[in-house]
This record gives sequence, C-alpha cells and structure tokens, in this order.
Amino acid sequence: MTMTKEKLSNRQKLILELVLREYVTTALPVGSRALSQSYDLGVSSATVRNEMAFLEELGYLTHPHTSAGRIPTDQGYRYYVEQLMGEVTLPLTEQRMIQHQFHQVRQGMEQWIKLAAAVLAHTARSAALITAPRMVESRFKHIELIHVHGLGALLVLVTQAGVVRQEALTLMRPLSQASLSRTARRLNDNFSGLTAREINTLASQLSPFESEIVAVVQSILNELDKQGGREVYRFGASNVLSQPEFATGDLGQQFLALFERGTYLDQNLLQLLDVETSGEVRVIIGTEGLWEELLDLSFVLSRYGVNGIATGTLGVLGPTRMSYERAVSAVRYVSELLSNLIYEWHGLQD
Amino acid sequence: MTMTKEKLSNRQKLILELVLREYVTTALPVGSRALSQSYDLGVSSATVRNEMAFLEELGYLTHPHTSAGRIPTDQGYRYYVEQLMGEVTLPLTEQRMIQHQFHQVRQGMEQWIKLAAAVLAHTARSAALITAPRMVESRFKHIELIHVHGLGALLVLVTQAGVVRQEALTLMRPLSQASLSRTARRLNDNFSGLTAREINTLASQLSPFESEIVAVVQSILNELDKQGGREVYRFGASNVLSQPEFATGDLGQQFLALFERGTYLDQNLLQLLDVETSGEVRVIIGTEGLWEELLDLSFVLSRYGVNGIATGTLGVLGPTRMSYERAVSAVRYVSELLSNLIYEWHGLQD
DNA sequence: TTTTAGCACTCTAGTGATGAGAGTGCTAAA
DNA sequence: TTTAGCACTCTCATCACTAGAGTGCTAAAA
Repeated sequence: MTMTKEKLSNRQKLILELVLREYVTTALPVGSRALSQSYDLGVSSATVRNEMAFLEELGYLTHPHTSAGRIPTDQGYRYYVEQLMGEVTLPLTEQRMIQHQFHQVRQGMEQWIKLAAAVLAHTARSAALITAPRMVESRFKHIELIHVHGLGALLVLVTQAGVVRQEALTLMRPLSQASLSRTARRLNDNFSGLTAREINTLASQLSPFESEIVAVVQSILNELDKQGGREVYRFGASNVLSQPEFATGDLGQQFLALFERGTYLDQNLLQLLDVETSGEVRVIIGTEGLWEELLDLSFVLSRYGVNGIATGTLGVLGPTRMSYERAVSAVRYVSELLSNLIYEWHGLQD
Repeated sequence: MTMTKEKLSNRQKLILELVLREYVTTALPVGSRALSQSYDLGVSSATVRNEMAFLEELGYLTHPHTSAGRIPTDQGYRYYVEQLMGEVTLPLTEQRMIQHQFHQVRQGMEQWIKLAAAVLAHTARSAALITAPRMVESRFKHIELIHVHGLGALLVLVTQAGVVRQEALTLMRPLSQASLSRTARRLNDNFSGLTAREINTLASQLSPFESEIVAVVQSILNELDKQGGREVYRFGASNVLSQPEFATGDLGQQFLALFERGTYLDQNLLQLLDVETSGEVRVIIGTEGLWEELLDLSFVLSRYGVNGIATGTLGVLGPTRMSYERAVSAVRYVSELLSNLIYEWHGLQD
C-alpha cells in the first residue's frame, strides 16, 4: 500500500518477475531456495530472501503465512504489467491461426462476435466477454415488412452499425405483402440514416399504420441505445473453473453465476468502459475492480471498432494469477482484428 | 440389474419413495432409523431395515459402504419416475409467473427461446438446453437485399419456420437499392415456400446475379437442415455446479466443458431425439445416457413445436439426484407453452 | 408368519499427536 | 554487501483413537 516511488534495482526487478512467472504457472507460493536453484541467479537463497523481504515491504509481494513462499500482491501484478512485461504481441503462428478461423466463418457481425469470444477465451485461456458493436446513437438504415400469415407479420430492422433486429407484429387487419412492401419502401426513403429522436421530429405526416410501425422501430432503436440493450456474448467459463483457486469451495459457482448472469458486468463494468474512448488495452487487477464478491479476478479489456461508426467492448476475465502477456496480447490482437472487419464492413476501405 | 417383475408391496413403495425424496433433498445416504423416526411409519427401524435390504436385492437401492445409509440406484430413480411419481404438473403460481414473463418479452423466436432456456433452468434448478425450431426441410419464405455501402450488401432470409438469417455479401459491381429490391422481389415471387432442393429444379432461367443470390440462399437453407446448423441455447450451468456432487474434484469443470462445448449433446443426443416424434417427456437417467464421461447426469427432455411445421428439442440436464417432479413438469410445461407460441405464430389459430 | 429388540460388527469422520519439510528472519562471519 | 548457519514457525501428511451411525443377524414377541 505504501506508494513509494523508490526505484527497484535490476536484481529486484528480476526477482519480482521470476516470482510472478513462477507463481502464475504453478499456483504455488515460491520460496527463496527454490528460486535461486531453478534459475541460476549467481546469488544464494539468503540474498534472494533479503530482496524478497524488501519487495514485500514495498508492497509487491506477500506471503500467506510465516513459513510459506512469496506470492505477488495486486500491486505486484500491476508493476509487472506496467514496468516489466513490455509490449507483448501474439506469436505470428497464433495470429495466422486466428485469421484463418475468421476467414472460414460465414460473414456477419454476429458470427464474428461469437467467433471472437471463442478465440479470445481459447487464446487467453480465460473467460471472454464481448458486447456487440453499436453507435453512440443507433441510426435507422432499412426496414422490411414481411407477411407471415393472416395477421402475423415480421419486421426486420437493420441499423447503420450493421445490427439486425427482428420483431413479430400482429396487424390490425390483413395486409398483402405488396402493401407491406410499399409501406416499408416509403419509410426507408424518408428515414434512412436518422436516429430515433430525429425520426420523431418528422413523424407528423404519417398514416396511422405507418406511425404504428415507426413506433416499433423507435422502440427497437431506443432499446439498442440503452445500456441494457446490448447483449453480452460469453465463452470459456470452464477455462477459469479449471484453475485451482476456483476448483474448491464455492468460488467456482460464485464466479459462474456472475459470469452467466452477467448483469454486474453489463452495468457497472461496461459503463466504466463507456467513458473511455481510447483504443488501449486496460487491465483491472483484483481489488481495483468493481466486483466486491470476487476479489481474485482480473479483467483485461479494450474497446474495439471505429469511432463515430460503431464500437463495442471485449475482454477476458480470469484469476488474478493469470498470464497477463497472453491476455493483453490476445485482447489487443482480436480487438484490432474486429476493428478492421468493421472498418471494411462499412465500406471505408477495400 | 435383476429385472424382476415382482410387485412391490405398498410399504416397500413408500419406503423407496421416502428414501429417494430424502436423498434428493439432503444428498446424504438415508438410514433406517432416521427414516422411521422422521416419518411415522408405524413400524420400527428394524422392519424398515429389512425392507431396505429387500429393495437393495431387487436393485432399487444400494449403499456406498457397509455402515452407510441407502441411496437410490439408477433403476430406483427409473421406478420412481415411472411408477411412483405419477402425472406431475407445475403449480399454478409458477405457471402464471412463467406466462407473465413470456408476455413481457419482445416477441420473436430467438427471444422466446432464450427466455425458455432461462425459465427452464430456473424452474428445474438445473442446466437447460434448447435447440431452435426448424422444419424437417427448411422452406424459403422471403429474402431482402439491403444495400450497405459501395459493394457491401446484406441478405436477410426468413424461413417458413420463422428463422431469420443474415449474411453479408460483396457485390461484383455497385448496384442501387432499387435494383436490389427488384431482384429480391422476383426471387420472392418465384421461390416462396420451396425447399433448397425444389429451388434447384427451377434455377435455370435466372440471371447470373440472381443465381449467385440463390446459391447463397440455398447454402443457408442447407446449413439449417444440417445437424450442426442448429444452434443450442444454454443456460443455468451454475445450478448444476452448486450441487454438492459437483462441488469437489474436477467433475464440475468436466460438466462445464461438456455443457459449454455441447458438441456431444448436439450430435449424439439430439440425433437420438430426432427419431422420436412423440411429444412426450423423456427421462434419461445416469448410465442410460450416451455420455461416458459423466455417469451421474440425468437428462429430461421433450420435443416441442408443431409437427410438419417446425419442431425443436428442449431439456434440462442435472445430477442423477435431481428432483424429477420439478424437471419433468417444467419441461412439459415450457414445451407446451412454446408449442402454442409456434402454433399461433404460424397463424394456425388466434 | 411378521415384527421387533438386542447385539456384534463395520465403516466414516473427526480429533489430537507426531514428525518431516519448506521457508523465514536474524546474526555473525566472509 | 553477501552468505552460511541456525532457531523458529507453519503446513501437511500420517497414524491412532473414538464417537456415531448404520447394517445384518438371531431370537423373542405379537
């Protein structure tokens, strides 16, 4: 907790890094002897011990009980992520594999997002979360009205961000497909490119049926704009559950409940993200997060998309003791990949 | 294992039922003394003991070790489900609550299915799985072609079962929205109500661009028809993970991996279901199932939908020691509810 | 013939004692 | 400044022991 600005010596940095790496891979507290033997540091365990004590005093390490090895604190992870890890990127082979998968899948926003969730979870060996991209305010692009049977009809709405929503309608009286198409065409001609609010100012000279349809369109647009309207795609909870810290006790199901319901993440965390517009990868470690129940969870996330067009949030959730290299580089890579796809999708290039 | 046809006396049935109920709620083996004291059976623990030994001999009960109480075998659960449980239905209050939720949600197949998964998981306190409804062979209903930008366009396909699929297209040369709409109209007029195969026989007199679109439509229809094309909606894994038998060891994550990936269930189990057309609720208990990894899992499932129109499969997955009343009644109720929704959706009523 | 009381036997789960092992902190020597 | 040495602490596994719950069997009671 003591936020000393003291510089660490190179050896101290090295030891901090080794402790962290070792702990990340083994999940076992790491002792001075083990460390000085495994890696040949050129110094004895006693020296390592002294350095460790120093690092503990500064708040980077701690130990669970007197005679146990050291484990990193949240502050230690933070230092590692910011000072020691450096700029990490995904190995080229992994990048290729991911690109390959994206080329194989059917095109379309939803498919991409689902794939991105799976890829992210797999690459970072953690649980992944992604929200669909949306504009700051959704804009009407196109609707279609499709006759189903009798009084049943289907409204399909496409927004400028490429999101497609459908809604079943029950008509007041039977209408032919031709007449439905005429209505759709008229609305498309008049309202293309507008937000729900802008549509409102033009809604005076509409027929009763048309304004009924417009009301539905507006309600869909509004819902998309609302915080809760965004669906969160999730994948890879089992990756987290298989970590030893979640294997026992009820931490596992606690995490799973949080992950499955996800309201917490939707509301608090993503709202936090909405403030940021920078495309940088953010790392939230343990107690720095907003969740009070689960203190041993870290969240690595980033916005993706094209500013002013459509943006979303993606990230991976894992134990504090996670590989931040993997997580950060995976999040950054997938984020950039999706951003490019959105860029191209909107015809800004290619 | 001995498939004796011997009838059980009423007292034996009662004891079997009580043991099962007690074990289902407590997850602890139940002993003869505890049983004869908790419920007043009018007989001593010794008598209960004798009956238990008899039931064990017939294969309905077992005990984990010499001095432990009895627990039901898979065969015991089977007997309970078929002979003792009777026709169970969900309490009216719960039925109302569920209906209320369905009325509150935005209409549309996908929304209904997601809600059904959540409701099912919650009501049965287990993990729920649902496949989207589909026809035996998907039939073309309607397409729309929507101009996005430059060479980008969006194809939206609606099938007669009410499934909506979208696909991004890259055009050979820029086409106006008007010209895209013309093409869509022509295809809608010619192909409405046909399957992918039937479309094939009529595909001769098409322009190059039209046949390109038709090819995409056919590929989507074919994918829908394929086994793997059906998405499985899942919810409620945490309900299962919170059960004591999954809390410890790696059974929990094993289950979760199975549930998340779900290929196993997709392929083997749902293929098993495709054979059945009856609307009855099916109960698969423990070792009767197809999964070899997880022997302590039961699956309660049912087809839903309208035969010849659109059908899907839904079910709940939980530990063998689950409340079959809850599971069966929840599955039956939600299945009927969804079937009615599909019925109405297709304009067959209302 | 059925039920029950009694009793010996078995197995689990919890408790406490014990010892090995790993690790620390400190001191004094190199 | 580093290291060797050492006392000390804490965990974890093991073992012995006990209480408790439950069974199966036998013989008496209904």
